[in-house]
Formats: sequence, C-alpha cells, structure tokens
Amino acid sequence: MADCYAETSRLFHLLSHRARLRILDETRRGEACVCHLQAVLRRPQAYVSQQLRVLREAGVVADRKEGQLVYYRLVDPRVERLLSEMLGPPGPPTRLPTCPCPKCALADD
Amino acid sequence: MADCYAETSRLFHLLSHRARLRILDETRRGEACVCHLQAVLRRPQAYVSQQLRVLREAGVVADRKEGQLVYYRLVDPRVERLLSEMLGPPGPPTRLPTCPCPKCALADD
DNA sequence: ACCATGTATGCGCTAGACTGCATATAATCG
DNA sequence: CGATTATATGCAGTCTAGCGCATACATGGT
Repeated sequence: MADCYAETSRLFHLLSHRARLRILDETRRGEACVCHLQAVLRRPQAYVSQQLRVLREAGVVADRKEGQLVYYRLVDPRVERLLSEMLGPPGPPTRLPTCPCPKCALADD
Repeated sequence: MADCYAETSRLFHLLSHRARLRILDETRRGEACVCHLQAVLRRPQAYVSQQLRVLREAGVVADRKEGQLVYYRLVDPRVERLLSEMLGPPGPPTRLPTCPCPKCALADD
C-alpha cells in the first residue's frame, strides 16, 4: 500500500507530455483515428503512433480497427477526471478540413 | 488558450516523481519541516532540499521560516484535488520517532 | 498480384532529468 | 566570536525519455 506513489507517478508521467495531453484531450471528446490525431498535432505519423503506443501499453487508451483506420478512445476514468480538473470539461471534437477521415469529412463546408 | 497544455504538462511533470509525490502528500496533511520530510523519505537532506526547491519555484508549495526550521506547505488547490483523485483524502501527518522536529516530538511514546 | 494508403515498430542520437557530493548560507547557542 | 544545527545551492556524472528516420505490416482497390 506504500506504493500507490509508484503507480501514481507513472500515471502522472504519461500526462506530463504536451503531445500526449493533446491526444488524451482529443480522445476524451470521442473516438479519433490516427490520421486525425496526426492532423491535430501536426506531427509525423510515426511520432503520433509512438505516443499512442505508450498510452495504449499503459492502458489509458484502447484501439479499435475499422477497415484501414484505427480509432483510439480514452478508457481510464481517472485520467478523464484529472483532465477535467486541469483543462475543464471536454470540448467538441476538433474538425479539420485537412483531415481525410470520415469524421472530419462531415465538416467540409 | 491553446497552451493550457504546456502549463498542464509542467504541473503533471512535477507530480510524476515518487519523492515529490511523497512530499506533496505529506505537506497536504499539514505543514512539514525539511528534517521531517527527510525522515519520511529516508533520503539525504540535500536531495530533499532540491526537490523542495523544484516545488517551490513552481509555486505549488510555500515555505515559512521559524527559528532554524523551515516549514513547507502545499498551496496549490489544483494539486490538492489531483492528489485526492489519485491517493484519496489526506491521511494524518506521519509521526516518526527518529524525527527531532517539534511536531514529531509530540509522538514520543 | 501489385500498389497505395494507413498504421506500427525498431534503432540510434541527443538533450535534459535525476541524483550524489561538496560546499555555502543562515540561525541559535555557548 | 566560534561551533553546531538546519537548510540551500552548485556542479558533474549517469541514465532515460523524447524524437527523427527508415522500414515493416496490414488493408483495400485495381
């Protein structure tokens, strides 16, 4: 019981990272595919994928494959609460015209 | 407004560290002097002092000098809530027979 | 079967965090 | 004032996280 500290510090470590924070903030608003997150972060795909792996292996996000797209979603309720504490309630999913994924395609105007 | 992420990640980084977490958990229970924290962490004084500096410069703890002792306390309400989320409500201050500070002297039995 | 697209992985470099140690400062006591 | 105790700071070695890059894998279309 002494080392809730160890586990806690590991969780906080996940959150102590801008790109991962952005990913988590986006996924708490709803499922997001990799290409979408890539557009949101404006980072190379490999980079996004690596951060997603870190989050996935830590068990805070889960992935769902649909066709060639992989959707990620936030599954850790503690993280959800921590984010709400720091960032406020989740906003609406980000819509980007440069993103080709189905969710963003709806935003074409 | 885009970079609440930067500030948030800095805050989480402070918390992503076992010794600092322990310090924060102890100081949220009430003021603690350095020698007390030193006993709690079982680390050299210089080490404790350095982590305290990090926390102090980040503004999450404040210090109060009384005689030769320096007392630290948690002053960031966000951190307080984050800790409660992860560790539950604060326990009673740790009492250590090996600690010479006034607060622990009361625990001599 | 081949190619294009979306995603994942492996590897190496580098900047910065963590920590130990020596030492500096500040306060109290004699 | 010198000694002792409590705390702070500076510096250097080590180790890990973060990142870029090349490439592997998987899926769907033709």
